[in-house]
Amino acid sequence: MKQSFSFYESVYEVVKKIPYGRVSTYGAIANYLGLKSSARMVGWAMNKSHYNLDKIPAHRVVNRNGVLTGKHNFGGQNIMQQLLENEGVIVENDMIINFEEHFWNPIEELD
DNA sequence: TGATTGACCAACT
DNA sequence: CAGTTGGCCAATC
Repeated sequence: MKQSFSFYESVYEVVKKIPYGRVSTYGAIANYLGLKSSARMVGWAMNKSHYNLDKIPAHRVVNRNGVLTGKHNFGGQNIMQQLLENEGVIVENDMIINFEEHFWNPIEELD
């Protein structure tokens, strides 16, 4: 499958390591990979992840405000919110409550 | 093959 | 204070 690691392939690896009930951000992942300004590419990689949604918990990745920016990409409306709430993450108005408590920073956790 | 775009972020005007 | 721009990588048109 993966013979050479690219940026977005590394994104998948990190996203798959997000623990249950935790969430992370595009910027944090990009920063962890050493690309501080490549948060857009993380989102773009997630867009492609719909082919591997079974392995990639894309619903645990939100923007730095804790807002479910990509919820509409889950083929519906509040699918992403339902998935998060199912893991104990409270979501209101497309925004994660106590986002800092659920935030999982790969830089600090994996380092 | 050149140009455009994308689930973002931060700085600048 | 709000709108614009630069930045990064890969894919699509």
